[in-house]
Amino acid sequence: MKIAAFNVNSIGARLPRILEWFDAARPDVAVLQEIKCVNEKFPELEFGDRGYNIAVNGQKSYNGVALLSKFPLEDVLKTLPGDETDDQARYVEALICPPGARPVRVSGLYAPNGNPAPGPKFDYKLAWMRRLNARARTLLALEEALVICGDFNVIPQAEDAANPGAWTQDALFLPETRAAWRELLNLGLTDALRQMRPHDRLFTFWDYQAGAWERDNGIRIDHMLLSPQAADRLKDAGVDRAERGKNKPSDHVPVWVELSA
DNA sequence: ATGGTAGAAGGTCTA
Repeated sequence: MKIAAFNVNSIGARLPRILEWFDAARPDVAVLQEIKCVNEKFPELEFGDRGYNIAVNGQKSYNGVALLSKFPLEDVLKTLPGDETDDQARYVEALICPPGARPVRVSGLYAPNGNPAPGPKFDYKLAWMRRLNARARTLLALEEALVICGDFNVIPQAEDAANPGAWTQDALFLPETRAAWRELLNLGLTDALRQMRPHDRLFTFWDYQAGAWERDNGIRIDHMLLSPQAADRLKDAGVDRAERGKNKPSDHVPVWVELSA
């Protein structure tokens, strides 16, 4: 089963590019971040025609996530528990049920950016990561194949940035952020990309500004985390880096894992 | 040198 995560930076502005990628990559499951549209504006027909079941948690202008699956969905959840007052659309989760094969639970997320730090946005980022940690604990206790994936807005290590020195004051790389990331991994999750490709440059984001792509001034902030039961089934993982060089690209590229059936 | 670009909304914010 191929599972992908892609921060598309507006599904409306990017639909032809995104469909082209779906037709080439053919993921069984994909979670999309920053769709930047309300549920009613999501292009359900285009994905329905390609055989996907859809769960959308949309929002006007900002944020917005969606989960697409060739297999039936159960247990759909569209809020990250732990804060009734949080109205930002950043989370979608479902149990993927392939007929005649083992199910996989997929959690798709768009974590807060957190800049500027310090400040209320950084506080929100750290609180959101604590809620994600609590959700991960709950899901890990189920002892299922589980994939928690998407745009975490975390640069885990210096080797995950072309120029780590430029990020030392940034919310994506501050010690508190990286500590929250480590606490998540130390629950027993596997960073599938780093595990599968320990020595590769695995950048997933290049800013639109200052020729970041042309200079390969990238960072790794989109991740695929696997429960032990999913890590046992890990066959391959990758980053579709070439998407960033195409016309009118997102500033992020897709990341994916392949799990054995 | 405190810029640069992109997107959605709509006369500004977020990333």
